[in-house]
Amino acid sequence: MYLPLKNTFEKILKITDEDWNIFESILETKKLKKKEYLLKQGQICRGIYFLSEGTIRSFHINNDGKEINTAFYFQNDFLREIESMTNNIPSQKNIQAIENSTVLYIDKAKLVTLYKKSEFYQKLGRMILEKLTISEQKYSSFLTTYSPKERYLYILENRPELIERIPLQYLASYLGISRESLSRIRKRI
Amino acid sequence: MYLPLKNTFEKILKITDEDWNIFESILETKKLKKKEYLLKQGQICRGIYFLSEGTIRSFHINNDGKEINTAFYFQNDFLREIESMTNNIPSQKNIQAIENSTVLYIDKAKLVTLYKKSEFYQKLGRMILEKLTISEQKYSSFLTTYSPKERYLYILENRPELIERIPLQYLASYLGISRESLSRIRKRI
DNA sequence: CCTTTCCTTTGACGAAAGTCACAAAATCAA
DNA sequence: TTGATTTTGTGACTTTCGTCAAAGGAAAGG
Repeated sequence: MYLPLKNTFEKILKITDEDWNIFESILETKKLKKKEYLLKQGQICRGIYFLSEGTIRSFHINNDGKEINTAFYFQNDFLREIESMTNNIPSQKNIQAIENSTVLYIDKAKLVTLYKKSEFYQKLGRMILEKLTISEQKYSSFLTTYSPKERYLYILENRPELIERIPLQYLASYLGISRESLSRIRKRI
Repeated sequence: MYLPLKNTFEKILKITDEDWNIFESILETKKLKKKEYLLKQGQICRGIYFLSEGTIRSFHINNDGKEINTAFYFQNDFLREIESMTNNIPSQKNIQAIENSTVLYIDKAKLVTLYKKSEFYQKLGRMILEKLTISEQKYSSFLTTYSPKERYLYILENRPELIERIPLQYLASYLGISRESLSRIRKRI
């Protein structure tokens, strides 16, 4: 069971059957309907999540009341709601299903136990965080390095699934521009 | 010796004398003159660095040949050159001293030994990465959430040391705008 | 099938950004 | 101190962006 998650782990770090069995035994499943929230602003994130199926977005509201989308998740992605869980503080972000989705999750308390049980998880956790840090750095560099038009072209070239599967009104704020500007950029090219 | 680094560790995770002594014994020191490079684009980052004294910046060159600054480091900061070191690939970034600086560093090979020697380092590494991921997320949200003017005001309010100690031409690209625009924003307010 | 809702596009307009060229100010080094 | 270099500010101009309002299209639900 949960083979996609096991495969995702294997790509990062070889896992023994024993370690996997411990892990699997504490995994829980949650199903989300389209537009349903996994987490709302102000709530404390209770664990780490793996998107088993579907599409999910993460967003917050700016001073003008507009939604700013910060991440889109697809099948086999780890959700990156680190701050709320790690520091046990209310989340600034909303996590919402764009399509009907299924997530696997590990409760925070159980994760702590896991970290104590085997060095494997400590190491895996570190390695996953290395990947997250790298991808977050790439995203911020992307925002400062390219112009709005170049950002769109970059996504078109490198992450076409965003354009195919994410509503453009969501994608716009992820690119750091308005909905209307994105529409005009698309028209120009 | 190296007390600031020990204090920085202590703030994250309690460290035993034994663990600290092991760590201290493999620490190395490097002094940089103003404008000297710690790492140049194309080189592979050989370890993790802690800025003991001075000011350092990280930047890369965009398609137009312009410098894009991605990070500024002050006393007691960890340098975030994760990708090159972790994946053993040439760095996209240049790391350069803005002022005469002193860095402490741990060679990558020795770090691996350290990870094996004590669970402490594995855990510390993970916790440092958690902090890095969170701060990178905040930076990219900052870029997409605020307008150029708001970004400048935010920095003025929350990170005044950047404005006091970093040349504005460097700060501009960090804020995702041109040097001239930053100058005009400053004039307007 | 039709209606409603949601998403995307467009027009008009003003504000702000980028660019190039150059001037002024500050800093550095001889 | 003084000349050279670096950094910051301005002017003129073009391009693009954001905003508000409204119109088309597409998708969803009864």
